[in-house]
This record gives sequence, structure tokens and C-alpha cells, in this order.
Amino acid sequence: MTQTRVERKERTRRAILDAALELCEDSSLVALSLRQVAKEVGIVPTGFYRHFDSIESLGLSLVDESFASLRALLRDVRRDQGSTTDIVDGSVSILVDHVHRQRSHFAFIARERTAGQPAVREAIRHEIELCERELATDLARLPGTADWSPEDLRILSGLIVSAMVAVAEEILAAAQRPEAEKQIVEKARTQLRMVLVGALNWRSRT
Amino acid sequence: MTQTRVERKERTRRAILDAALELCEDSSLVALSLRQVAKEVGIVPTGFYRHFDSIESLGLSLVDESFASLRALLRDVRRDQGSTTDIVDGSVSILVDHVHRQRSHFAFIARERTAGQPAVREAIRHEIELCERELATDLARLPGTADWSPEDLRILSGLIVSAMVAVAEEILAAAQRPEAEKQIVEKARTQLRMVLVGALNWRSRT
DNA sequence: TGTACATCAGTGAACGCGCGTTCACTGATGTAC
DNA sequence: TGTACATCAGTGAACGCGCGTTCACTGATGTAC
Repeated sequence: MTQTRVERKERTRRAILDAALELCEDSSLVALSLRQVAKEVGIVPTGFYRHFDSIESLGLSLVDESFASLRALLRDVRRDQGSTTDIVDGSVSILVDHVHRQRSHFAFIARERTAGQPAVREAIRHEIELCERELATDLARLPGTADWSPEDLRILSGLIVSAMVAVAEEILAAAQRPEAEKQIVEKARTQLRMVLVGALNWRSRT
Repeated sequence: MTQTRVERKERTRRAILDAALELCEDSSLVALSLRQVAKEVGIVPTGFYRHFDSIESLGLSLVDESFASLRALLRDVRRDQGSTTDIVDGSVSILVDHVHRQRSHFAFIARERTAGQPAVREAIRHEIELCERELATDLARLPGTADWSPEDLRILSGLIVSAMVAVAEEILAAAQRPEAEKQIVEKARTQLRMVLVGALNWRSRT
């Protein structure tokens, strides 16, 4: 029976996180009020304080959650590279799939990355840097990068991340327009191939 | 004498635009109140209505202004290509210079692009698409792109724009940290060179 | 199993505050003659 | 040039509203014995 009360509290916490994600979808967390969230969840405003100190601390929880989604994406891309699929086609498909399935998380990152409170922005910047490092170590295993300097691997990784962040944002903006999305996906694949052609013909200066 | 009153009105209008740019620098336009702006300018809240219908219409004016800055950047980059400077070094230097000198405009675009009201977001998306088209026609004049398809030129242009938007955002985030900025600039140059190496070795499928 | 007590998620009234917007106004600047 | 009138950027009081936060509370769930 101990679980019942704990479980119920957890369910309300989840409802608050979900409501906040949904409500700030077309503006920003800084424009969201505690009372709006409470109303959406169906609790009285003061009930919010049983779960979070402030909207900002709720925001930091959302950053954690959202990057859990993003890391799951990177994990899937990495696993896929062992398979027979074309590496570019496979990676882009996985990206698109994740953006659709975790739409609100990706939209949250895209928005708060530039418009959030400083603490939230910094947390996101740090997480993206970690992703770039991870991708750089993956790139080091590709054929043809054996003689690359670590700096150049990081720089290539940054280029790919920038391009894919832009692609994710375009997919979010193209919601409900499948023909536009198809173009974006094709563009993303070609961009990745262009970058890889550049990489294959690149020689690090030592 | 007719000018005096008109000029004074224009000066107040400018003060409102500047105050709004400055005040929303560390959050977003949607989190900005008409009263804050009026207070900063030194007029009474209701005086705001002599110049704008609402914060949203002020936002649309800021989009226009900010893209005037961005087009000036593109113009400078294009003019520079006729000179003897290395095309990559020159373009990146011009980008960095413009971001510093029109800091608040670039920060405004970066923020509102993802976090603004739908109308503002759409206006920005449209302007960026125009920039991509412009850049694509410039790229068509580079040696080696003669046999490229128009689609591939657009795609390459999009890749470069994504990378440079990311670079501009990093420069904004690295304010007051010159050593960090130096690294970002070096990274941007290497990324552009990688992309150009890719482009030079690319063959459009016809 | 039954009882007496503790915990604590959610309640609801109250507060002072900043918000956008209305309205009638003022007084310096501009215009017509 | 001088006068009488029009314009209109900026004023200031007032409004109703939603905000975050405080506080003492309730009553179902959980625990000790």
C-alpha cells in the first residue's frame, strides 16, 4: 500500500511535466505561468509547489528528460551502423522517426536552446557539446579518418550536428505537410553525403 | 519646422525599438511587456500606442530591421569575393564582424526564429529561405559547380547557411570570452573548407 | 484485526503587484489666413 | 508678421485580470502498536 500514495504523486508530477511541454509548445517556457500549468493538470495553483520550486526548476527537469530522448536517438544511430543499411539513409530515417515520436522534447530543446533562461540555455549547450564529442569518437571509426587530428574530428562532428539540428527544426516546422517533409529528408540525406565526400577527400594538416 | 515634430516622433519610435531589442536580449519577445518597454524609453505606458498596435507588431518591425542587417552582411561577403583575399577567411571574418556590430539584431533572429509568436517565426523562416536562394546563385558562379543541378546548389547553400547560423549563435553565446571566440572562428573556417572540398568532389546525379 | 496517531498531496482564501487597455486631457508644434 | 485654430505625441487616472506566493486547512492514506 505504501506505493499507492507515492505512485499518485508521481502521476501528478508527470502530468505537470507533460502539461508544461504541451503549453509552451508555441511560445516559450519563460512565457508560461504556474497557474496555466496547474489549471491544465487540474490541481489548484498552490499544489504545484508540492512538486517543483518554480517554473525554472521544472524547466531543468524537462532538459534532463529531453536529452534522454536525444541520447536514445544517438544510441539507435550507432546500433544501426553495424547493420547492412546505407549509413546516411539509415541515420536520417532514425532522426526523422525520433523527431516525430518525441516531438515535444525536440521542440523544447530547439526553443529553449536560444530563448530559455540562462541556466536552461547553458544546460542545453553543455548537453549538445557532449553529443558532439560522442559523435566525434564514432566518426574516428569510419574508414578514411585514421590520420585525422582530434580537432578535425570534433570540427566535422560539429558540422554534422549543426546540419542535423537544422534538419530537426525544419521537420518540426513542417508538421502536417508530408510533401514538405519528404523534401527536407531528401535534402538532409544529400547534405550528409556532401559532407562525407568532403571528409573522404580531406587531409588534416599536422 | 514641419520636420521637428515628425523627427521627434521618429526618435521615440527608434527608442522603443532599441529598448525592446535590449530588454528581450536574455529571454524572448513574448516575455516582454509593453510597460517595461515604455518605462525603459521614459514614456508613459499608453504612449506606446502612438507608435505600435501591440508588442507583436513591434516584433514584425524588428524582423524587418534585423534582416536588413543580415542582407548587408551577404552584400559584403559577395563584394569581398571579387578581392584577392581567401574566400573562406574573408567570409568568416565578415560574418564575425557583423555579428559583433549588429549583435542585438542577430540575437533577436536567433531567439525569435524558434521561440517567437507564429507570425514572427514564419516571417523569419521566409527571410532565411530567401538568403539560401541568394547564396545558391552565388555558388553557381564558383569554379566547379557548372554541371551541378539547381537542387544540389540549393542543398549546398542550405548546408552552409545552417553551419553559419550555428556559428553566429556560438559567437553570441561566447560574448566576453575572446579565447573561446577564436576557437569558434577557426572551427567555422575549417568547416567551410571541409564543405568546399566536398563540393569540389561532388557530382550531381542527373 | 482494530484503534489511535502521523504524514502529506491537494485545498481555498487572501495579499499585493504588474499587466494591457479605455478614456478624456494638455500643451507644444504646425498651418491657414 | 500676428492671430486664431488644428493637430497629435505624450499624460495620468482608472478598470478588471491573472500573476506568484503565504498560510492555515482537510481528509485520505499509511504506520505503530
